[in-house]
Amino acid sequence: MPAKKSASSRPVKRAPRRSVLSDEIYEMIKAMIFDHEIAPGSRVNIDALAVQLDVSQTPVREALARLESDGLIAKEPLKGYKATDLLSLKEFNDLFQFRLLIEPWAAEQAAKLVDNTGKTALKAEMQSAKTALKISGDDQFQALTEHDARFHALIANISGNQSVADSYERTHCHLHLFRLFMANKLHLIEGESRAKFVQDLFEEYYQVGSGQLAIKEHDVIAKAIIDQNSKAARTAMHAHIESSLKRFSPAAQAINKK
Amino acid sequence: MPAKKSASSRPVKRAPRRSVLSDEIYEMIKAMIFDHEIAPGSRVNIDALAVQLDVSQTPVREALARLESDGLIAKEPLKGYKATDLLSLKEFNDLFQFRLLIEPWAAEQAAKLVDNTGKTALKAEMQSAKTALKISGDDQFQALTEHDARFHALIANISGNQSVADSYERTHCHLHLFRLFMANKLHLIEGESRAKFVQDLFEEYYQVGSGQLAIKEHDVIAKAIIDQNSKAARTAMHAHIESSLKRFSPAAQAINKK
DNA sequence: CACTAGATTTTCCTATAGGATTTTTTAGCG
DNA sequence: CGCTAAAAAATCCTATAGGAAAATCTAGTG
Repeated sequence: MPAKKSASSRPVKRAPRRSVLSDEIYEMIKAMIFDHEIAPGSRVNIDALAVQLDVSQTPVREALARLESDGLIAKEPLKGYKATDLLSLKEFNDLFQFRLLIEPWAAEQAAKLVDNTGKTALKAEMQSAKTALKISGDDQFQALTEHDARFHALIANISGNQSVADSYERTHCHLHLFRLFMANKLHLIEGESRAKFVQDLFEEYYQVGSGQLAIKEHDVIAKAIIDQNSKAARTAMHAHIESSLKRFSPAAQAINKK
Repeated sequence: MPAKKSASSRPVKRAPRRSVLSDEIYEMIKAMIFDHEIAPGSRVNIDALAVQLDVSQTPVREALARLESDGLIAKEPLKGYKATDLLSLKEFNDLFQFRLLIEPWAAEQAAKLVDNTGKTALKAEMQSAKTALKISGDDQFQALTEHDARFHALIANISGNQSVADSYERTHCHLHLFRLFMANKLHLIEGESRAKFVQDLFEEYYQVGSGQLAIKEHDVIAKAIIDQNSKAARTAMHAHIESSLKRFSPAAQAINKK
C-alpha cells in the first residue's frame, strides 16, 4: 500500500541494507519496553504492533521470540505475549548478587589483560559520562543508565571472556533499572501518597547524588584497570555494585510495596 | 500436499494442545544440533527445514530466532542461518571459567537453602545417574551428559537465584560438550591418524573412567548439600568443575588442532 | 586473463485466509 | 437479582504463495 520508492528514475546503487528488518524491529520493540511505551505487564498484540510499525507479522514474531529469550517478554501459549513485570524485590536482589559473582572477576581480568585500545575506550566512555552529567531531567537519567550499560559491558569485553560478557549483556540490567525508575516516576506524577518521599529519593539519589557518585565509582574502576592494578579493580567493582544495590534498593522496594 | 487429518469423521474433542508448535520445533531443531544431524558450521535453510519437519516457515523462523539468542545458531543477514562452530579451545576454557564463577556459589547457597523437596530431587537425580552407568556406547555418554545437565541445573535452581539458574541454562554447556565428543567420535570413525589416541581417550576417560568419576564427584556434592554443609558443597563443586575441565580438555584440543 | 553485465539462486519479507482457543457478551433459568 | 450456559468476538497460530532484494554464478568481451 505505501508506495515506498520508485526506483525507475535513479538506477544509482543504493547502499546495502546494514541489517535486516527483523533486527530493526527487535530494537524498536526493545526501545518501546525501555521507555514504558509498552508498560510492564501489559499485553502485546502482534497484529497491532505490526500495523503500528508498518511491517508484516513475520518480523514482529521473530523479534518477540528473541525478546522472550532475553526475558523481556513472556509468552503464554494461545494467549499472547506480554511484557514482563517489573523486577520483584527478590529478582532485583538476585540480579545484583549475580553481578557480584561475575563483574568483580571481570574487572580483575580486564586489569590484567587490557591493551591500549581498551584503555582508550575506557577513557572515552568516562568522557561521555561527564557529558551525561550536564543533561537534566529524565534524559539525564537515561543517558547515565546507557553510559552505565556501556561501561560495564566494556569491562566485561576487555576481560576477554565471551561467556562472561554475554551473560552480563543478557541480564539487561540497565533496562530493568530504568524501567524501575520510570515506573516510580510515573507513579509520582499520578500523585500517590508517598509522592514526596519518592521525589526526594530521586532528586537526592538519582538525578544528582547517585549519578555523580556512580561516575566517581566508575572513575576509580577505570583508573585501576588502566593502571593494570587487578586487585584494586576487583575491589572497586565489588564496592560499586554493592553501592548501586543500596542506591537502587529503595526504588525496587517502593514499587513492590504497592 | 500431505493430507494430515480429515476431521470430518470424528467430531471428538481433541485434548488441548500442551504447547505451541513453535516450541516443539525449537526443541526439535535443538535436538538436531545436539546429535549432529545439523553439523557444526553448516548452513540451515529455512525452507528445507520447514519441509523436512512438515510445518510452515513461521514456526521455524521463531525457533531459529530463539536459537540465535541461545548462541546455538548464528544469523548472517541476507545470507541465512548457520549452526555455530564447535567450541574453540579458548571458548571452551572461557565457558568453564564462567561456570567456576557461578556454580560453586550456587552449590553453597543450595546447601544453605535446600528443603526436603530439594533433597528428594537430588537423591532421585543421583539414582538416575546410576542407571545411566549401566548403558553402553554413545547412548551412555548421552545419558551421562543429560544427567550432568539436569544435576547442575537442579543445584542452580535450589540455590534460589533465578538469574544464576538462567545464566547456567543458557550456557548450554552439556550440548556443547556433547557436540565436541561426537565430533571426535565421528572423526574417529573416518580413521584419522590419531584415531587410536582418541579412542583410548574416550574409553579411558569418558565411557568408564570419566563417567564414574563425574558421578562420584556429583555424589560428594549432593551429600554436602543434603547435609547442608555449605562450605563443603562449594569446594566440592569447585573441584568437580576443575576436574571436568581437565577431563574434557583433550577432546577440545583434539578438535582444534585439526 | 581481467572485468563487466546479465541470469539464476537464495533469502527475506509481505499478504492473506482460515482454523483453534480464549475471552466477552448475551440470553435464559431458578 | 445471581448464576449457568451458549453464542459472538477477539486473538493467536498456522499455512501458503509470491514479490523484492541481495548474493552468487555464468558468460561474453576487450
